Amino acid sequence: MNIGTAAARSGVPAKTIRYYESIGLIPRAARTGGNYRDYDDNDLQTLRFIQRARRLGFAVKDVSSLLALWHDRGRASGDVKRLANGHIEEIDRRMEELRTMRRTLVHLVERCHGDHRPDCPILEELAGEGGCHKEPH
Amino acid sequence: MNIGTAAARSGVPAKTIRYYESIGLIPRAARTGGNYRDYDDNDLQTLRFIQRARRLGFAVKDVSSLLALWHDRGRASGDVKRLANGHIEEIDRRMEELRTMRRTLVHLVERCHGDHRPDCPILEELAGEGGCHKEPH
DNA sequence: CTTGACCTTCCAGTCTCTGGAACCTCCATC
DNA sequence: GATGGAGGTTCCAGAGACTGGAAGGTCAAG
Repeated sequence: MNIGTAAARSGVPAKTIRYYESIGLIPRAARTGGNYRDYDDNDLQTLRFIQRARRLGFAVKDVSSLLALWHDRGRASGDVKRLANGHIEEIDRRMEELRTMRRTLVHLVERCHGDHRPDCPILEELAGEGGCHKEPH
Repeated sequence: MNIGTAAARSGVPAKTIRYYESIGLIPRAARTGGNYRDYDDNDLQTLRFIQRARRLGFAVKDVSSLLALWHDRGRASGDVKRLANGHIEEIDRRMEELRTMRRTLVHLVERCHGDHRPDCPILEELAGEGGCHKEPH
């Protein structure tokens, strides 16, 4: 099948498939007489694997490792688990950052009356003018 | 003061200050005889403002809007609040994405014994082999 | 034979910096 | 006055993960 069909069936856009090939995440595809890329069910499986891993937020580099482990019949499941656990920790770090930002923002938004008047605690806090929140504890 | 001092006092790295100037987030700095950038306390305040807004996760484009509002004495605080609320919503979207990923990952990791043996539910799920989770509900 | 959908390659842009190379300037010391 | 080193200057490239567009080739249907 050509790249468009592979894209439709895997959920990975054609442009992204070419990109994955260019960075070596997937091997160079077979070609037809007219120089069109030609994919089979095996390639499709790989694309779907990649798609699922990316949706779980794995970086492309990690997807590459996962693919290698997937193709290694003698792999240790511990290696996969370590990768996944590392990724969970990364997610936790990002969520904690977002939570901190959100807390501060919500606090500021609550104190801002948000009407036509110009005085605004949000800008004041960003400017560090008031000094009222420089030492919160 | 020169860029290094401004960087130290604002918390924005010198390279980043130059970058902000290059994209027009801050105006072109004054120059000394030797072509060094020269900053005053006003510039410093702006850099600190930017730094705080960035730490709250505002995109540079939004920081630009916030700066404009900050400098506009007749602004409506409602405009600032709208920006902040939009940003909170964006944070909520990202957190929800992360939560979803995390849920799936934790579930998979729990089912993977993670030892030297090669069978691994994480890879099976990514490959879509088992089919046991294709229709979760 | 023409049309239109699809494919090809390559270059540029997104976003927010960050590193490095090559060179210039300032200040202190000898 | 020479020298050394810590700053500064510019510009180019790379990160990550694509995405858009231009210019042109291929294929199947009408």
